[in-house]
Formats: sequence, structure tokens, C-alpha cells
Amino acid sequence: MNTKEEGLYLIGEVAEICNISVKTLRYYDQIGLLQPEKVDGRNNYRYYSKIHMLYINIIKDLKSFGFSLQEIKMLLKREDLSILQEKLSMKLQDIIENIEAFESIQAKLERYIATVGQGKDILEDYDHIQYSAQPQYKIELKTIPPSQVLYTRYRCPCRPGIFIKRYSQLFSLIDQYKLHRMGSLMAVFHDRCTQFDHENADIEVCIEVAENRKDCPAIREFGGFMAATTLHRGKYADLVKGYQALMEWVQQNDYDVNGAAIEKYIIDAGSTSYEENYVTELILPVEKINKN
Amino acid sequence: MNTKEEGLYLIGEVAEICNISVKTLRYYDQIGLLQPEKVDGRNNYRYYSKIHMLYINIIKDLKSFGFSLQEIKMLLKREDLSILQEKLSMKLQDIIENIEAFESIQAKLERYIATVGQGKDILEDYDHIQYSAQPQYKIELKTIPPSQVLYTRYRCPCRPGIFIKRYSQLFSLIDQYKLHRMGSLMAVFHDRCTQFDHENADIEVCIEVAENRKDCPAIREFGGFMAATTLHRGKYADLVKGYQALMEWVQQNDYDVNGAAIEKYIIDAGSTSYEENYVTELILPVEKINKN
DNA sequence: GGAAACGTACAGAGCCCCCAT
DNA sequence: ATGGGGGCTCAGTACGTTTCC
Repeated sequence: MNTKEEGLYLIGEVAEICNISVKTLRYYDQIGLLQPEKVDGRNNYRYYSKIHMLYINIIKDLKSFGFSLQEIKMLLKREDLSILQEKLSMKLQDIIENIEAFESIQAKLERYIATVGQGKDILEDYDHIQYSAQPQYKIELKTIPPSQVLYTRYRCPCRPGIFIKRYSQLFSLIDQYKLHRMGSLMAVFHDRCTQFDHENADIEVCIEVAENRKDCPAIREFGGFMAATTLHRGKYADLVKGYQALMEWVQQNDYDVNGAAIEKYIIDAGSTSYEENYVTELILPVEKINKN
Repeated sequence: MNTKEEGLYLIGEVAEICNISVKTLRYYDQIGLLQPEKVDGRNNYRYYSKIHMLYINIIKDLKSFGFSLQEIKMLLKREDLSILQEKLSMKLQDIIENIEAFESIQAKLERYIATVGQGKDILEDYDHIQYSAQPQYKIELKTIPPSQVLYTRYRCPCRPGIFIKRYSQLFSLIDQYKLHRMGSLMAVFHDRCTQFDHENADIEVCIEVAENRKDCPAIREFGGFMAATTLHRGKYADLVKGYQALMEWVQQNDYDVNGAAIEKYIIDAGSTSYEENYVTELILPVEKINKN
């Protein structure tokens, strides 16, 4: 075997030794990234030497750093260590940014999973209750934890389509300011319920974000107050029953409403297409009546 | 504008509001991911409603979690929250693995950058010295920090081609055991220099790895000893001068060689194509002579 | 009979250019 | 401002056929 004597290897041997496919090696030849030591003129067989195995490993490393094959082709000419160093540092920066981006997506996804899980649990509880008795509202008194929300507030008709448009605007703002969404969508109804006009209501739509960015005027503090809350399952048209249950509880337990009603859309059209599976948390800020 | 009255939007308007390109929306229509509310029969204009804006934001979220458009198409049918939850959890796992992979690449790249930087500094120092005087070897006594190396050790001819082949074998092992390379290539010459036979030398080739894996018999402890070291710049044929300088220093300072000579290839054919720019660290384990 | 060669098509998620309406 | 079509990206993989050792 004269190829062995010359220290040359067939493409399949190189592929085997270097853990790379024959096709890939042919492709690297084709794009001029790694050309064989010599090509047999009669049968076009490619013959590689040992130095090619070293190059293959360098290519693998550079690829893992995120360089394109074209960039690697340039780098392999290696005229200058400074240029190599500079490009490596840029890739390091990219990788760090990548990690940060993934971590932020991880946080978002974990939040998303938690919400879906919460919604699922609620739906299951609800199914139990419905088997045993009439649908009913469990009222819970709790402190809404402080957070930051991105919001818009102005008067508009109170209709689903309008809400969707307003949430789309919020999403645009999130993109624009590179914010990170952290919670479910919410709406705050600033009108007193006695004065509520469906066609022209003072509605704030908002969403929790991770950042407290001073440069964004549409971010405000949220939470940090006590509220009577309940969960509503089903169509938005029926939400009024939940409000009634809340109001009854408030009166019976000597509380006063002291803030705007809030709806938190835990499971909405974003998570399910079945209206009867919507889960909405009704949040009514309250304080104990001071009996003076 | 009758489209406005119906609450419908042109493709360009949706694109603007949702921060997405017109082409992408047309593509989503084409693959059946997001089809418009209606298409005008005369001019084929697409008309979207507000619900589509909500969907676009859902699609964006799911895309950011790493779902393919086909998967999103399935998820958007949303028959079941459990399935959604399960798939989200799988993606979360993927993301966590991704982050881990990137962090390991980051470590590797940082190591790579450090090595190139070290080599560059050495080359620059060398240039200064060469301007002012004869090339000379600066000897340094230091403790080689303990680490783990992946190694092979057997007799072979001492020629560059053989070394490359042996390093390729190491790289294969790294792939096989999913290890992480942490340092430069090294060679350990276990023969006494007086008995050294170029055609049949007892040579260990090795490389630092991050893991101390018990299941891999080719990993051993390395370092933790004192050594006289120097840096050699240039062709491997001239390394012998570096060894001479080391030996002189050892004798003059009352040390004894007590281990095999090690070469660490800081800048080699992997980083530069100019042989005169190679940088090799010569490491000679020593101990102070006990004058009893 | 295995290993090498070659050419074409395909993958995903779009972007770009051109021309028509 | 829309529509459509074709080609291109990237780093290969898959398939089919033919020739070589």
C-alpha cells in the first residue's frame, strides 16, 4: 500500500479517526475549507495527511465557538494572532449574550409553565366542586406582592377586541424597550362600578415586567396592597357573578373597597380556545372598616 | 374605509403593530400557521382581525421557547392544557441543557483566548529581547498546579506526524467520553535523555481535561510538582537549546531532575502557520539537592 | 463487495430582488 | 401598498448511480 508508506489516508479512514462524516469532508473540500494533500488523477480519490487531522480538530473547535465555515476558512490562514484573539473575544461576547438571552427565556418559560399549571389545577378543582355542589366562589384575602407593570390607561369601549389591541400595543412596547414579561395580562377598571359605562370606560391594561426601568414612562409600581380575591372560570360575560360574590363577602366581613377592581387573565385565549376553560382572578383592593 | 369599520387590518398594518415582517405573515399564511380572517376575492388582499395580533404574540413566545412552526401549529389547536404543559417542560429542559452547553463552550473559549494571549505576549517579549541581545532563555522555577489529563503512553517514533496522529486519537477520546478540553497539548518524554531513541521513544501525549472521570482509564492526575521551566520560540528542531539552558540552570542552582521532561505546546500548528512563531514551554521536574 | 466518486434534492424560517397590480 | 415567484441562506444529509480497488 503506497498510500500507507507516504503517510496518507483515504477519506473514509480520516472520517473514522476524526469522528466526522465522509460527506462532510467532501463538502469541506468543495467549499475550499479543507483540501486533501493530493487527489489521484485517475479516480479522483482524495488523500489526506496527518496535518489534516489537526485541522479537522481546529475546525471543530472554532465551529463550536460559533464561527461560520467561511470565517473559519479565513481564520485558518492565520496571518496574525491579534486578529485571531480579537475574533475569539467577539465570539466570547456573543456566547455570553447568548447565555443571558437563554436565561431570560428560561425565566419567561418557567413563569409560563407556572401559570399553565396554576390554571390547570384551578380547572381540576373546579371540576370537583361542580360534581358535588353548585359552582361557588372561594374568597381569599391576600396581599398582592409589589411588582412593576407596563401599562396604558385611557378611556375606550370595554370589548374583547379592544382589549386584544391594547395588549398588542403593550407587547410592542415590550419589544421596543427590550423588557421581560413576567406575569399574566391584567386589566384595572378605574371607574366606580356604579358609574361604569361599557362604551367609554377608564381602563388600564397592564402586565408585570422584570425591570424597573426609569426611562420608560409606561412602567409603574403595582401591588403592595390587601385585596379580596376569587377565581372565575368560564366566559367573561359571567364575571359579574364573581364580583357579586366578592362584594357580599366584603360586606359580611366588615371590609371596605378602597381601590380599582383588577382582573388577572390566568388562562385566556392565549392558552386555550375553549371559553369555558378561561380562568380569571378577580382582585378587589379592600381595607378593614375602622368602626369609629 | 370599510375594513376599519369591520375592525379588519391590512397585512402591513398588522406587521407594523406587531413588529413582524410582511413576508413572515405571508409565509405563516402559506404554511397554514396563521390564516387571515378573510381574503378579498378581487385582489387577494389579506385582512386580519384583532385576534390575529394575539396569536402573533403567542407564536412569538412559543418560537422563543424553541418550538418549530409546525409544533406551534399543533399547540395552537390547544386541545389539552396537560399536553401544553408537558411540551413546555420539555422545552425548559432543552433550554437548561443549552445553557449548560454554552457555559462549557464559554469555559473552553476563555481558555483558548488565554492561551493565545499568553502566546502573543511571549512572542512580543521575544521580539524585544531579540532586538537588544542574543536570544536567551529565561528560566523560571514554579509549581505545576494539579489537574487531570487525558493521556496515551506507548513507544513510537518521535516525529511531528506521529504526534498529530496521537493527538487526533486523544480528540476522539474526548468526543467519545464527552470530556472538556481545558489546556494546551503536552508531551511527556519518559526516557532518560541519555537513552533517548528517536525511532522508538516512550512518549506520553496528554491534554488537560475538566473532568476527573473514574470510568475513563485514560485519565490520570497531573502536576503538583516543582519544575524548572522555560519558553522556547520557534522550530521544534531547536528545542534542544532550551533543554541545554534548563540543564545548566539546574546544575548551577543545586537542583536535581526528578521526573520526565514535559513539553507544553502553547502556540503550535493549531494557532499559527509560521513555525518561527511556535511557542513551547519546557517543563523539567526538579528537587533541591539534599547535601547529605 | 465495499469504498470511493458525482449530482441533485431537501431541510427550516425566512430574506431579498424583480415585476405586476 | 399589495401580490406572487424564484433564488438564496447554512451546514450539511439523503438518495441514486457509476466507477474503482
